[in-house]
Amino acid sequence: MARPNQSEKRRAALIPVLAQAFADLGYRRATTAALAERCGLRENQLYRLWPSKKAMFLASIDYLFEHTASKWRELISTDDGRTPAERILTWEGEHRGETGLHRITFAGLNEANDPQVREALCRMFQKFHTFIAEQVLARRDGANDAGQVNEALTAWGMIGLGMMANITQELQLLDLQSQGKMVNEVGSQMLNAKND
Amino acid sequence: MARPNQSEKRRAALIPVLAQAFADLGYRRATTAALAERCGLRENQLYRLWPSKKAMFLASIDYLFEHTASKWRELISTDDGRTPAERILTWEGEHRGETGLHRITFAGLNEANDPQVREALCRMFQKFHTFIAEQVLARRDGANDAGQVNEALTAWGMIGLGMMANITQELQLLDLQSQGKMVNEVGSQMLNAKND
DNA sequence: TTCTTTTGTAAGTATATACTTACATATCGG
DNA sequence: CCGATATGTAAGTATATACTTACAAAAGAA
Repeated sequence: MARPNQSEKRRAALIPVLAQAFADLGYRRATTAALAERCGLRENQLYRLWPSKKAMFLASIDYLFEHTASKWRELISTDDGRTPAERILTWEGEHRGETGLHRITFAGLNEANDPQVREALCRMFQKFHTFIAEQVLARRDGANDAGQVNEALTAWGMIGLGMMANITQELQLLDLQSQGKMVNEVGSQMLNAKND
Repeated sequence: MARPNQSEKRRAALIPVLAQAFADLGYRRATTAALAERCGLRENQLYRLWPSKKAMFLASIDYLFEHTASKWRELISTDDGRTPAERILTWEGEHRGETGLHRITFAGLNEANDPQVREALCRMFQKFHTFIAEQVLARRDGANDAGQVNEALTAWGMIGLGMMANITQELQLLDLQSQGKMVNEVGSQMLNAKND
């Protein structure tokens, strides 16, 4: 045996770069040449780490969730008197779309004909949903919840709100202030309000 | 002069076919060969009607709005005792994503680096927003609206909800019944509820 | 008919791009 | 040091694909 295999470490170090590339360029425009250049490597070096471009993309989808969830966990663990759900909401209203990483979702939805991409996306959305539904439930805990929309549906609504914020950011449909207001006000409404 | 030019009519007849192709395949996988075949034409015949593939796509984006808006107008003009906003909500909850045309939005967002695509998408979202904000306002008219989220922000929230329904449909994240429930319950909440 | 313009058919082109191959060099364990 | 594996460099390949060109057939107006 000689020279230990560093592939695992290199993959971990490169995934953020790949993810950003897919986010910036979309799946198709992110050519293997472009990916390699951003990584400071040659194409065949990338192919020694992942078997195909698609594999790089699937890894990027997973990374998107990890990246976001780790930020959220950080927000949850701090305490400023508000509930975690409220802190996440405010933070998302202000920082949503900053990295542009969310574009990976668009790229994925566009390639959803592919079963593996589809599956990776499903996993990602499900994980986001589980995460958010927990926060919704925690936020409402103890409060009178008679007549409220159940937390699972509410969580999907929250994700939709986030997607919309991504799009308004992407297309510059709203200024940052209005965008923050939208996420906060509509989001709070979903969290708190009762149906009639 | 001889043989009158039918281009305009042919374009009108073919746009639905093109739009469906872009929706089914995404922008990149919708090759000019595939587009031509679906239209029952040769590639160069398509190029006699539109100057480029991009032009065909831009036309498809416009078509998506027209197609949806015309359905909504139909729903508005009927009367079953409920408000137009409620009718649209129910209909969308039940039929959302049926045609798959919404995928054009995903395809567009993925090509949003291109200024013309970006502009077409902006126009489309703005038009949807204007349309929906009107309905929200009409629905609330006369009702006590103290403390309500303003209709512009609410309208963005509704679009986000619609996008989410598109995605749950696309990825089969929810069964049809839950999807309908989500659109209806969360949507009604946005329409009616008051903030605290 | 005849002239003109549209429509149909077939083939071609130039380029981009996912993935490969061949080989030189560096680095670790023994 | 030596042998083996990982890493770096360079070039190549097969294919797909947006768009073009050349020409034949059809159809309306005069």
